[in-house]
Amino acid sequence: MVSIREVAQRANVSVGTVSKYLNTPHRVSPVTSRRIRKAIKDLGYVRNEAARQLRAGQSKILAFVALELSNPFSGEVAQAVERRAAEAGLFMVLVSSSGDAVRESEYIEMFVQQRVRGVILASGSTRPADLDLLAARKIPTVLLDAYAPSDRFSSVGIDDVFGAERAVTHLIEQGCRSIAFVGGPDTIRQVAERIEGAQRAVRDHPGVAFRVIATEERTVPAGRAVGDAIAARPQRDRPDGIIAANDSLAIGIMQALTARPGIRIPADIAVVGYDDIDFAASATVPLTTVRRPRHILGRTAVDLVRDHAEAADPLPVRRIVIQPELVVRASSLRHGQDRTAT
Amino acid sequence: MVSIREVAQRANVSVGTVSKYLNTPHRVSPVTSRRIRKAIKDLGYVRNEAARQLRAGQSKILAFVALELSNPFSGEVAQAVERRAAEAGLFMVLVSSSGDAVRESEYIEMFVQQRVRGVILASGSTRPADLDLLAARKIPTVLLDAYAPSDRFSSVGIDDVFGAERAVTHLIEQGCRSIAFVGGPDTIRQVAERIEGAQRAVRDHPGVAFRVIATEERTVPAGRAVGDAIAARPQRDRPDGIIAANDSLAIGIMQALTARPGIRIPADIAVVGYDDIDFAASATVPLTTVRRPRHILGRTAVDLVRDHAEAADPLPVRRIVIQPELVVRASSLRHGQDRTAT
DNA sequence: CCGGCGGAATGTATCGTTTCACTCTTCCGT
DNA sequence: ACGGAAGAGTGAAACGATACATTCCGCCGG
Repeated sequence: MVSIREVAQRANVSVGTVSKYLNTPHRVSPVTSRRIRKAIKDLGYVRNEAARQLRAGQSKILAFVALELSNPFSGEVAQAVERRAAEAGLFMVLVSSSGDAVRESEYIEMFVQQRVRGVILASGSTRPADLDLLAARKIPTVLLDAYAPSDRFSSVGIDDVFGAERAVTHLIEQGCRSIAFVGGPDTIRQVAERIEGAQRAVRDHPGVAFRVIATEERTVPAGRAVGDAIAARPQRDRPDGIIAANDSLAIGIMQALTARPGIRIPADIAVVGYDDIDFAASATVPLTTVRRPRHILGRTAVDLVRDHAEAADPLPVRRIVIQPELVVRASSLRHGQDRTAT
Repeated sequence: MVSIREVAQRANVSVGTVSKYLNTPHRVSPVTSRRIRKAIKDLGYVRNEAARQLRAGQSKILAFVALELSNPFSGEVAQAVERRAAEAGLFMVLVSSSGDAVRESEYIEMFVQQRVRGVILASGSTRPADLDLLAARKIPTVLLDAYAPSDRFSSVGIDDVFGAERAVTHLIEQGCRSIAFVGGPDTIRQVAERIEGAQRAVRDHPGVAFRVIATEERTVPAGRAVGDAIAARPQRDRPDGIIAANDSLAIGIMQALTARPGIRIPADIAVVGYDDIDFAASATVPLTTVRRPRHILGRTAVDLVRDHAEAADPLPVRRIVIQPELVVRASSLRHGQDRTAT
């Protein structure tokens, strides 16, 4: 493996000069530069990042811990994070915990070992011990979208309690009297907050029943399973309004329900999703959903990390909350009024 | 920052012993182990991966270059890669090129600098210079799903020419006489192969017209735009069979088309997608599509990288090709026969 | 009582960069 | 002509962990 030493030798300069050329080229004379450039090319030299990092004490990696890659929403947030990170000369490293707290711990341990520049947590169920570790090592960390307010870490999130409350209020206004929330596990903050919002809306309207149908995953197939289970019940036992923890679930539920001849959406059961992924508008029945601005979320998180990383003294914790927007489509619209967007 | 030296000091042993404890604990006496463990805990010591790597010469990172994170298919392949990598004690680092070759070059340069254990390329448009670099440095590299056969790198892929040919043949059998392929850019191998397959099917059936409708992206909104454009044409100018480069596009197209009163799917226009993502079955009209086994793809790629990385001598290049499967659903089914799955 | 054995611990060179204090030129203004 | 500044290059000291040759020590068999 060819090192800077050999480059120096071949270019007839000292190691220090090659390093200077690599880092501050304008401080090296043109003649020497040319020689060094040639030597690098001839030898096929590539800088060893480990050594550089060892010296520098920190890396150029920005770690992003996502909940699930299969959900397009996560994917788009990740894409936004990556773009913004690249603009800042950082490299995003993406991992997904898939709800496995042990794996997530391992990843975080690894990030600490790598001395990453910052961490964005979007998994919603990080262990307290891991948070302690990040705080103790003073690694700039931002909670994205899925965390309870913290006085240790800055965060950017969506007011999901409000979003779910708004969505369920809408269902009730459409005439639903028996609401079901589908999703889980409620150890995931995103899920817990949405349940809470739904409950609030129900509490404000006496005479409306509410239940939670728990799932392990939040995918289309999981939604299908729930839909089938609901369809299998006697009619009086079915909810007439469903709010799902995300769009994937909602789409699966709708698919299973519409496959049954006796059930119409929204006439018999109205459905509301969460996220407004691209597929929501093109589902079996166009899906009413709570839109969350994914790009803003990602960009803001990166900016927060950078602010903390670049500050000389510890910055005060910042908390950014974005209000979501209800997008009404056919899956919940019984009377035809009140349309907000398509 | 606390280093191994301070741990040694506090535990009253030499640095060598601490290192031994860290790497081969069973070779350290229980008493000493206990002292070291305590010192590590008291000081909050975390191993510095950069230093370890500098010494070891290689990292535990497996790099995965994806095309686009917003597509659920990519997300699920990535998830499979991550799982398999974790089983092998490796950490997946995921980046997406978003079709930007310059960015991709930067990423690959970074991976080489990091001395990653291996690289999986799934972007479909890697520059030859980057491939040369990977080959020159002997970094175990596997081409995933989107590359022409190479005699330098092992690959695992799907026979997309066959898949597209099969899909278009199916459209023709359903009575389509004017086929359009929607997708692009054809610099992406995946796209180019599917166009080729479609053309083959058409060539075998005289009297069938074929055209390519190019797009920049392969997303739902891009599909909607194409759908609107097609709907805006006079009827005789519209294709009666569409094959899209992936499901996202197809779903967008269908959404735009079904919004027009004069167009029915599949009666007026039959549509076939590619990938069989979860959303395909729950689209406006359930989508006929070419299923690609995403988990096998991801797992196999990791295994190939490992084989190459662990081999003492350079391993011969291996090429694994998986046949895709046509899944027929309502979006293309005009006569009711020939259903394969739901 | 001694030689030898083996497990445990030690000390140090090494990996490839960057940084920084330093030397050596050159050139400018007075 | 001289002092001084600026520019270019040097060389060695880190950074933190690991590998390896070496030392230490207790014990056993002869």
